[in-house]
Amino acid sequence: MSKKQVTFADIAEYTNFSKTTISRYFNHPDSLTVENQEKISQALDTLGYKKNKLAKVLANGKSEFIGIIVPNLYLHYYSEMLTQFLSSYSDYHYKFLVFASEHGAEEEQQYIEELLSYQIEGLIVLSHTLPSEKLASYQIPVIAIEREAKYISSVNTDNYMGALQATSLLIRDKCDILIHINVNVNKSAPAYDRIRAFQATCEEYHVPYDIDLSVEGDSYHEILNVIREIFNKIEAKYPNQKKGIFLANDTYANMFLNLIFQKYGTFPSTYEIVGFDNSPIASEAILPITTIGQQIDVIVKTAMDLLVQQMEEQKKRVPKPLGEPVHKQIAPVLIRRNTTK
Amino acid sequence: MSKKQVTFADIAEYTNFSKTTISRYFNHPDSLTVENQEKISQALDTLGYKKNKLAKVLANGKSEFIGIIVPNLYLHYYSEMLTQFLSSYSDYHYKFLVFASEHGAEEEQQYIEELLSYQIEGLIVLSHTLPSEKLASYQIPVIAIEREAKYISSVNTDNYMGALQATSLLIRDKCDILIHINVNVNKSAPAYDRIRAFQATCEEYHVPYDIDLSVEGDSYHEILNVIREIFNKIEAKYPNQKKGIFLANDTYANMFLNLIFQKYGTFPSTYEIVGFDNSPIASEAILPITTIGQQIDVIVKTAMDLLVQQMEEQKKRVPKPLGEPVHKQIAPVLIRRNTTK
DNA sequence: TTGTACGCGTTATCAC
DNA sequence: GTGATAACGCGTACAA
Repeated sequence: MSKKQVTFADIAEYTNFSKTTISRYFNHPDSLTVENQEKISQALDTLGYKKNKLAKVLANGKSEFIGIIVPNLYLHYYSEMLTQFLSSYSDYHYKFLVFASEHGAEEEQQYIEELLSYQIEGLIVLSHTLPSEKLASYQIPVIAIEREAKYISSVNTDNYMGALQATSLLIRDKCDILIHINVNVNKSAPAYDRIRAFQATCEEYHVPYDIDLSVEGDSYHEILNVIREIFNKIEAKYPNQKKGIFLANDTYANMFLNLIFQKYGTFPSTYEIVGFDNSPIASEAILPITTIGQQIDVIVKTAMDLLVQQMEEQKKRVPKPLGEPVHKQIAPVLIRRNTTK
Repeated sequence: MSKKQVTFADIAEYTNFSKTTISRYFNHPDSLTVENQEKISQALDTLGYKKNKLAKVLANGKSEFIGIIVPNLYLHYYSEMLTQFLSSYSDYHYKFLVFASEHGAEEEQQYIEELLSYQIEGLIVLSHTLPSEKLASYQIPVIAIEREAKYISSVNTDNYMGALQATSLLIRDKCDILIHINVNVNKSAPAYDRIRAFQATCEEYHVPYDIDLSVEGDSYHEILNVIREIFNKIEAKYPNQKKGIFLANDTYANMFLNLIFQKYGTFPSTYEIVGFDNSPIASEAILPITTIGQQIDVIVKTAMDLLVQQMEEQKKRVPKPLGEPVHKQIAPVLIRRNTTK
């Protein structure tokens, strides 16, 4: 900042070309003679030119910015998503402006305005505070991930298929009673399909089942206490039966597994456990946990392809007005480890 | 993008003011009559004005961007750092441009150039591929976190104090033999102090000790295998002594704990374990693990204060030339849980 | 209190 | 193949 930046004007003066030619050197180098390219290249070095992308954006309107709003990065699921998006840079060359928002709708709206003021070309939303109708009103390509998305495009894990795989496995392994443990999922959330699939599959195969949606709490310990209660209830209610437990995520599954292990000092054959997400804890647990793995890399690639396509459309002279939302589902994969079979 | 943006010119025309007055409305509202403020405010609404921060930056040079380079977000330590930085937005109003870089120096340099081209005012570096001398050469405020930082300012956990606390605890608890397990840390890395402190404390109190720096591997399973070997070695070498194990991080500590638990079905009184980081796994383990908690929130606040101060200096008409690097250390806290006492 | 004129660094249009 | 010139949207002397 101390000395002024070196600009095209400086290069132009130094090389006796015009600013236009310098610009062309960067954007249409073929239209210069190789000789002159070399001249300019030299000048750039000796003058120590550093490009200013902001000026470029102001001039041509293409910011190459994508806004992304996550609830937090504390949960591995979100941080893994963000990692994948960030590393998509090498393929797509879009930069990400990231906001973490957990404090309600006003905050999130404010963040979106801020993002828009930086001329973002698209938006990726993993948070769930703003209804999709509101998001759609911003008139900019938006991709929702694993959230309500009636009015905007979305990419989700095929939650139904995931829960179906988990449930089928437990049935194949001849569990006497199947139990699904979850929070009280909102019916509009994609994850609600896990409950639907569990129930439908159990009924289809005429297997006794239980669904416990009583999990809640803001801290690890609060949740652990709830899981403990559920565990005790199950122990009391189904003492001698083989219990197949399908939990909403690997964190819950790990808690449940720990409770079992602490009581028995081992993993008894009267239990099978399946988690969801394939987060690190599933591998790090006292016994590696069988889980349904979300293909986050595929989800991210799909989201980026979709978003890029919509953003390209918006750059045309006569952009179509953001047609019907597109909804994609990504198949999860069953990862069999040591808490089943 | 379809219709052109509403600009100050449009507002000016509509309100019969000049562009300057509109600008002042935003930047020095006091210099307008309340009456005229109201007029402009109305116009903004009816015309649907949306601000363009990029244009503002181009005009006044203050981008309010901070670049941040992390190795990855897969490790909880980094994602927690990023979360804290992102949430510092509400206090400092700097936006973060994030790159994840694990593929060597060229990539990282390229990212820095990109960041520079967006006129970032400061840079935060958590990766360790580029030497601090190189980073210093960019002539922009840089804060290093938990990495080599000879030529740039830095904020680190007081690793020495952390390891001292861990070691002292194990000594107080009357362990017969103390063992530190770690990777072969580079001597220039701040984390090397953990090894130094462990050794110094053991010697000061004349307690027998062992240091095993053989941990390595790129995947969970590779590392686990190394830890297993170490575990077996320790079991054979110190069968009846009380062993105090201090591990480089909670992931290793959890592995070690699992191996113990799998062998004994419980946590025998011949072991004590202390980890480092206070990452989630320390709470989620089969037995909550005693650990040294890094105060990431304090680290981040310290880093931001330092960076902001340096950035403010750079904005002055005659900025000082980025004086001597400042190095801050943040005290960690001992978190006693169930693997000690 | 308000306005004029120009600068920020780059791209786009049209000419030659 | 190259060059004027006018945008892009906003800030800021300087003047009134």
